[in-house]
Amino acid sequence: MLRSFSWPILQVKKMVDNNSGGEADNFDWDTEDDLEIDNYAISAPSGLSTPCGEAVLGSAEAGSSGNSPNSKIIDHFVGMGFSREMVAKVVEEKGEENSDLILEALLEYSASTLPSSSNSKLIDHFVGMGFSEEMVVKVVQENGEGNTDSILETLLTYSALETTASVQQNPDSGNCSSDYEGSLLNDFSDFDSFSESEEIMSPSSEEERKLLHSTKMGYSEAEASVAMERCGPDSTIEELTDFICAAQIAKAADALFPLEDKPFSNGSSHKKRRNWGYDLLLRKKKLKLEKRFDEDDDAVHLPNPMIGFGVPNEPDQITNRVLPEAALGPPYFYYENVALAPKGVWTTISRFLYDVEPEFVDSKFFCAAARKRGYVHNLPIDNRFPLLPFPPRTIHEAFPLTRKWWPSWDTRTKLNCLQTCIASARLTDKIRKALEDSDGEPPLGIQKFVLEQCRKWNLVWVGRNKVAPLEPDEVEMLLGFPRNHTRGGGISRTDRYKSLGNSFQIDTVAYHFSVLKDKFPGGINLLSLFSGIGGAEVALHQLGIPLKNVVAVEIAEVNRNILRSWWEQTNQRGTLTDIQDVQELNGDRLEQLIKNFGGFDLVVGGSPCNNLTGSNRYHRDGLEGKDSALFFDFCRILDLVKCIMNGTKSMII
DNA sequence: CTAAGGATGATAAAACGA
DNA sequence: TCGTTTTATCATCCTTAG
Repeated sequence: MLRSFSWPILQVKKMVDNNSGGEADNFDWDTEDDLEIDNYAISAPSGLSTPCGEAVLGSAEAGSSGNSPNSKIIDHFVGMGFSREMVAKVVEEKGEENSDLILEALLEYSASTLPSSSNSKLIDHFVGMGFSEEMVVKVVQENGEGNTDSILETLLTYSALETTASVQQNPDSGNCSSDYEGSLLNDFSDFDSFSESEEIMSPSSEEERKLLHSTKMGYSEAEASVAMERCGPDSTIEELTDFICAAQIAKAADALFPLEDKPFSNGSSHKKRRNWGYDLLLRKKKLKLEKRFDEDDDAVHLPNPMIGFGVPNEPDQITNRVLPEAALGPPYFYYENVALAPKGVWTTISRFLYDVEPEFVDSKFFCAAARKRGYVHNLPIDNRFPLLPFPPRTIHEAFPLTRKWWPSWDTRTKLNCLQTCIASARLTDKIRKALEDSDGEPPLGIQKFVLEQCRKWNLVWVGRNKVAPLEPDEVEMLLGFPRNHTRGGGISRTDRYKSLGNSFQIDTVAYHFSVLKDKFPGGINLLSLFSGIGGAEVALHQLGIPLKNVVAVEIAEVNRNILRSWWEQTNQRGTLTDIQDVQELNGDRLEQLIKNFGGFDLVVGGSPCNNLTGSNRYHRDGLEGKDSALFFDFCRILDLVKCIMNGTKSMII
């Protein structure tokens, strides 16, 4: 019964409620949408769709149900700027089921056929940027279609001229900035796009079916949710479609004109110049918007110093805050991820976790290594206390034996973030040779290079001219784990680094958990999602909070083994249940677990960050990324726990 | 297992303009 | 001089190919 009243519906309802109040504070009008169209189009991520994305697409389909599916899909691609004939032909050839195939074929066709077709695509591209079609056609004719940069510059000049002139003077040629204003007004007024009840009534359990639906519409799930993200939760389907089409057209244009900037500039300046073009538009847009909004509500500003609500031995502690009603426990929850995530990610995380403000903390205030992380939790924040004794707080305290080898020009006192990989032997060898070539003080250039590499790879000095990456047990110590926590039992060295690099910093987390000690003298029941090597468990244990029942969900076998062997070595008296797959933790399973020991006191999770971190060069796809989308499983499970626990409580009462 | 491999966003510093 | 814009610097729970 409880399961059918599940999270996607709740979330959609919540968002509609939020915004029907007339407050636009969750909206993102003020940020670089145009730029982001570009970014998202290029990265083309795949992953889970947010529930709201599904819901809106679902409603759109219902709304256009008068059309046959075939004509709908044709309309869709025509809307993207392809000719109707071409689309019809391709749909007939490829079948209407696989829109990816269709899109590919269309792009191929238009690239290989007449220049006029690419011409129209180019025009669409600029129209998509907000210029009027007439102006674009004219400018493209003037400049030739080969040079998109000069087209863009000319367009910007023209539109700037027209902005200063009166709009009435030239009704035919359209006006870039007034187009913008018009579309913005439209955006603000168009809030009645779908009815709330429609969403509430729609079935939510058939998630896979919905994914199929949205992809049938021709959008990837990621595109749909990104569009939702960017356009706001209750924007019209037209806005969403526009957004996605713009992204796809941008992608298509990039595919058609990949080389044109290469002769006179490298890749990065190519990007800069394009951004410059977009920037002008954005500035105009921003100026207008700044009259409406005082601040950019969407931007999550990271505190400096990054001490969250406070850290030991620092002033500026905040000891009380007001949590939103929906966020209050039980259970307490604690969610963690990298602080420097792509734009908008923390806004989304916060929105999905009952609008709780994230607490950003750098673990350099707790140990000798930096670790900038955001934590969303509903724990009390007064009377926190740290784990004692304090771990070493500087590099020299942590590695006293290396002190004699440390050159005077390496002034680091803290290490950088501990990552999952270490420097290659070749690099440390290169550094040694570079230093040996110069006797005495090395030249500044060499110093700079060496320092750069030391910072990048967290190298420490272990001999004359000799730097080395940290050993796994040193990483364990810095992170606050017991020595040899990850050692042995069949785990490779590489895996140790990986598991440790993905873990909590114990002292930081323990400081936040310390408020639980008084509240649960008899011990707590813990649900630990993506538990890794058991950072939450170790932190609670070191605080002296007994662990009664722990349910740990972790995909990697090596990590489960580490947690279990720690559990046995520390003579825990509670029970440890480990679950491999987060999908296994459905309503039934949770209901059963909760019935067994009367509910969870704390739900902890740090979902994978590999699609969020800047270290990832290949798939920094944001929350929609394959792994980081598991965040939505955290939300799903937390919501289920809340529902079930409130349900059982009311039954008991 | 090893090595090679940029991109992004925040922040600080510098240049610019009135 | 101050406020704004441009440029430089820095840090980053990593993936892929071999």
